[in-house]
Amino acid sequence: MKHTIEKSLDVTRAASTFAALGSEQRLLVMRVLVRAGPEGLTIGELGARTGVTGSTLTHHMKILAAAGLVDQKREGRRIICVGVDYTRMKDIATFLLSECCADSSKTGQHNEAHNG
Amino acid sequence: MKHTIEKSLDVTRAASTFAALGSEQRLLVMRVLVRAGPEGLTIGELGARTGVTGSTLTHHMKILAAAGLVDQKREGRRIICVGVDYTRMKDIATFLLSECCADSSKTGQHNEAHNG
DNA sequence: TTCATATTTCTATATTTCTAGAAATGACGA
DNA sequence: TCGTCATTTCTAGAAATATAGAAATATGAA
Repeated sequence: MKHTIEKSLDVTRAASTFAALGSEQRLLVMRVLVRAGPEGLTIGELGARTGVTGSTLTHHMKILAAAGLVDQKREGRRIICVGVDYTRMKDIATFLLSECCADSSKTGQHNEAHNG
Repeated sequence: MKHTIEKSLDVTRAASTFAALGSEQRLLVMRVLVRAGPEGLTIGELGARTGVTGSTLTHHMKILAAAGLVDQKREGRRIICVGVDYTRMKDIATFLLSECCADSSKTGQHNEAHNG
């Protein structure tokens, strides 16, 4: 039996993903995009719905995209922002629960992994 | 049927929780604390295991505690840091999956909810 | 080519965060 | 009280982040 933990996210990657989500504006963007569904939204629409200016939105989108949380594709002269890779969200949620959570629901035991 | 979403975390609170986790040092602290179990660790031990100095650790612990991710209790002249409120972790994981995730595991479809 | 639209890059500023050394505080023991 | 240990507060500098206006770029239309 081996650790099934590190396969999804290492600490560094997880931290930067959390950091990507750790902004109210970006979290708002995520929600709007997810609700918009797979058709996505243009930057313009996204700006209109969130009240964030284009250049700032570009900035945030880069961070979210780097974390693998959104995708962008060009369609004519506009950019379609597509919310979220479902598996990425599951990864990060799983990381939380398995890495950083004393999940007492399974065995009532902590895993005694030694670090350092 | 109403939204069952906002009951656990609002966007502001979720964002600051993610921000709290969005630091490699703090995520490391979380892991060490969780592994240490309910007995917790002193600041000194935590520093020894993570290589983070006391004053920096105090700083990080404040952020984690404000996010409800750790607890601290005094025991004699030392402070015991206890990792994680399990329900808080579940909350944030749930927030991720239900608020920010087009959960396609149920229907194979994204939710088409329109907002605004 | 020229114009209009959509987005990004450039630039700048304000703010926050990270980090830790030094000094201060709190708690215990003699 | 005095000394010691554990932690926090103070302080500060470096780095990162947030934010957006202006200019530049890319696309499409005429």
